[in-house]
Amino acid sequence: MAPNVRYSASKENHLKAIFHLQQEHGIVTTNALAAALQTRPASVTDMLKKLKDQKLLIYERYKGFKLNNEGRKAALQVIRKHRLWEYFLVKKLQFGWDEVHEIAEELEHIASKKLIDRLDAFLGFPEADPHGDPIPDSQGRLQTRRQINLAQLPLGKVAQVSGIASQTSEMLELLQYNHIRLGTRLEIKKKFPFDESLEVKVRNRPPVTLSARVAKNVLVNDDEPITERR
Amino acid sequence: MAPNVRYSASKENHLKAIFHLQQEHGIVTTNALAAALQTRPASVTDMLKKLKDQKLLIYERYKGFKLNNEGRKAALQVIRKHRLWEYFLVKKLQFGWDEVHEIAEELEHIASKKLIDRLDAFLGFPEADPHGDPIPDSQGRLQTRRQINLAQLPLGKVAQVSGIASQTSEMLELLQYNHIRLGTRLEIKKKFPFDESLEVKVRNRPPVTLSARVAKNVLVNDDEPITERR
DNA sequence: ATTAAATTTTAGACAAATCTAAAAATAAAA
DNA sequence: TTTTATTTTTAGATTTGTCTAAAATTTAAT
Ligand SMILES: [Mn+2]
Ligand SMILES: [Mn+2]
Ligand SMILES: [Mn+2]
Ligand SMILES: [Mn+2]
Repeated sequence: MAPNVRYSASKENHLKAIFHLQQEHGIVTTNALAAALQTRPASVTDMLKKLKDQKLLIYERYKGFKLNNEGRKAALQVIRKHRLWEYFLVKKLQFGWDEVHEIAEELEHIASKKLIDRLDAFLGFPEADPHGDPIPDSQGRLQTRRQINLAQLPLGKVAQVSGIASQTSEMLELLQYNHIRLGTRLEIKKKFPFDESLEVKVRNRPPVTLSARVAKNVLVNDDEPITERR
Repeated sequence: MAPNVRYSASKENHLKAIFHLQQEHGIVTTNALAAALQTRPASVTDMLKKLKDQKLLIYERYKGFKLNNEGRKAALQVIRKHRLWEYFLVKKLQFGWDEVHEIAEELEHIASKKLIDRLDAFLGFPEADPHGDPIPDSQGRLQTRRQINLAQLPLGKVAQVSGIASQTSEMLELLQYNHIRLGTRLEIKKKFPFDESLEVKVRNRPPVTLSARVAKNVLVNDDEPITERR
């Protein structure tokens, strides 16, 4: 069995952020990564060299970069840990889904593979974290699912929230305030072309208005509603 | 509310080790601490200066050192975290009591106080970790020890020998023969009502049978051991 | 009381991760 | 195609934690 390969917390944070960024754009830039990690471009460059030396990254200077297979595998393990811990915090320790991210940001760096596999079993092998993001399995396989954002949802069609793209605590707080969470069924009542804002209706609630910015970050699946586990 | 005061993992490890060492001897020496932490005396001296500057330590060079009130408080929080995580690993994730230490050594450095208090509640406010060591409460209070004899010890509970009531040489020889001495951790595997004899297990040894007569003379403290292990 | 041994501290070095300021390369505008 | 702006990298520092080797101090032995 492969022993626990260890990367520093900082390296793991970089790998994870690169993974996420390259999901959106295929290639990642120094500035984008620096912004994502709240650090400086120069620091990113420093780290890129190290990751390249460790053969986790495809990188040529001035040309952008992306993870290679090793790097992707490592990133997925970190993501797995992060999401399992988030699930644990919400489902077992009664944290709100908007307050678990910071803590998981630390817990994700605990190395033991055995620990995380046991935790997975203890939690009943959940498929998604409290924000609706899928949890990679023990081999790092990630389930993909089709999701569209709220802005793309046609008027009058009921859909169920299946994920939140930008998980800043500010964003989560706003949704919380409007009673929108994972599994919430909602419907677009009106679209305002002026600023692309939406009036959204949640069952048993007065309608609320969401900005285009927010709408783009709320992911829904209109065909197969996710089974909300509790 | 006091925000989470953060100390580096290395500082926490030092504080904890100093706490344990000064339980045994009142004052701690550089070499002893270096040995406990598997590091070098020079490194210890470096850290002592920092801990002193942060007012966690009473220290004058060449004179030994010990924690002050702040330092003791910090150490107890780390010990609390360590032991609660160990309990979690054994009771919830089915780890063996002999394989949790390393992992807890990492988990103990996760900062969030809220996390640890929630974990505590989730676990049902356990009083002792899987090795029989008492778990400090949220305010850092450690339970005071109480001594009972082996015959009174509940089945399956790990305890540490803290005294021998009748110290005849015959008695001591018998205990010696069975590898039981001060500080030995043991657990009762079975009680035979017929003659009130006990089957006792010491780590890394085959089980041994003790008569009721012997058991009554072996004193253990199931909460606060003399020589605290992590 | 000297001398020898052990302990502890200092001096100086190194690795990891970060930063600022300046230089180099690339991209965009004129 | 020059010029200008933006992005990225380098050069050089800084902080934290660690180390080795040597010096200082304390303790133990003769
Ligand atoms: Mn993290
Ligand atoms: Mn999440
Ligand atoms: Mn530790
Ligand atoms: Mn323990």
